[in-house]
Amino acid sequence: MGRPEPATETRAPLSKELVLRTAVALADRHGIESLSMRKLADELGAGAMSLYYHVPNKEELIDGMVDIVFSEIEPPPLELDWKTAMRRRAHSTREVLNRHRWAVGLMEGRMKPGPAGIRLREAILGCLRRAGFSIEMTIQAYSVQDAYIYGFALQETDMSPETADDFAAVAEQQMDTYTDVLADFPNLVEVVGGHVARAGYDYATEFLFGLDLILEGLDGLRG
Amino acid sequence: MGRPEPATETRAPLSKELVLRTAVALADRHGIESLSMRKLADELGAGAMSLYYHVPNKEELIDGMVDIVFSEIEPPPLELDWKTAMRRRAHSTREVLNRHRWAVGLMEGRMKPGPAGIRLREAILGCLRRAGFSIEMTIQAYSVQDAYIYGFALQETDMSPETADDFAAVAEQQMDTYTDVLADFPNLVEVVGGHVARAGYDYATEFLFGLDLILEGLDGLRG
DNA sequence: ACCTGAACACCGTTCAAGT
DNA sequence: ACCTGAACACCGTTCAAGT
Repeated sequence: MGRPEPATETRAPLSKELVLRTAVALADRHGIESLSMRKLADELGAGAMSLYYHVPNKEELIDGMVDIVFSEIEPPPLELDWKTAMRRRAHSTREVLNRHRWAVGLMEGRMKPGPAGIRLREAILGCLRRAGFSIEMTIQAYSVQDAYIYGFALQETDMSPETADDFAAVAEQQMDTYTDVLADFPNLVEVVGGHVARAGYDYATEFLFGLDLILEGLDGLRG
Repeated sequence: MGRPEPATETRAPLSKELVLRTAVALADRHGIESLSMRKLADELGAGAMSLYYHVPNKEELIDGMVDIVFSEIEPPPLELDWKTAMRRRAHSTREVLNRHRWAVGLMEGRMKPGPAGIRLREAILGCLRRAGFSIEMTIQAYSVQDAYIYGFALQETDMSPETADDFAAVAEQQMDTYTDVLADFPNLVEVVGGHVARAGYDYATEFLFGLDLILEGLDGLRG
């Protein structure tokens, strides 16, 4: 597992930065359920308890990991019109969340937003206010967009098994389970059988469709 | 904790039903992170290992719990026009998810959908097809709505601390942390300070706003 | 300042066994 | 058919101690 440090070589000294970045990498590779303080320390070539010098506990470790994810999201560029700017940050969010699938359910929930999360929030609110939305409408517009973006990411993450093998296994098993009652679910058969199962199902296009539906709807509500 | 069974009284016999329903109640009360096989068995007055006769493992326990949640969601009523029917099921979903906050992140992800989840899916697809949407548009329309509904529930669950004390603590702490740099976040100050912090912030209204934005947008795209 | 091992109170699950 | 305790391989975290 990992690469065990040769005892002769001195290990890179720990730091909050290094601990967090390694934790993110580990979660990217193996998912967050399998991320333990002990394995993380191991990956760093350190004793399990060394982590606690740099991070108070696992909860705040995850807070820090989430803020790293926030820092990778491109804020709405100032020079673009509001819809294009929002599309850009939406796409960037989706892309980043696909790189860090473990983070999807955790972005909104942290009670302690980090600096990157705060900065992004500020940039988005500013973009909407400058576009002419009232304070009340800015809140609404922000809320719909984020609900959609994070909800879509949740679907996408959850519905795409990690490996092709997983996918085949799941598909086959569902067939087994429901084959005898398929007649009761004509619409499911029509939709799943006819379209979703096609390999070319394109999440990016689907994401854009819903996003533009929302952005166009909002455009009429500016002051 | 709970009510320890008096040794004289014979305990209700276990069953998959009872195990699942007790697990849901426990998760409702204490969150899903604190739900362990051992505590669940304890609550049932049984030994920890008794559960494994009724449920193969924790993963499938949770699958079963999620399907109970699905079973509580009202499907789109057949006799209503499509938008009203969809609004009904959307509200029902939000309400059920507020009763079972632990479930929000788990509804879409389970690789083994249960019967209730399947039935609900079928009903929604049927409603959209009857409304005149093409197969392709049905998929899109379904996807936008669910992304929004589950994304909104995610925000709402995550942003509402369990207790008023939690809320106060978080608010105060955020103030402490960012007071010195508040000048850098004028839009955040304006929006949070001016509106969101007001006690009367109404999630139901906000939910409806975004939902109708989407439904109206979709209405123009029927065949 | 930075790192550590032993110990504690937990987990999920296997297994061989009891009624 | 239904339930069980002991045991195994894990967890996060406290504490007192090492350099």
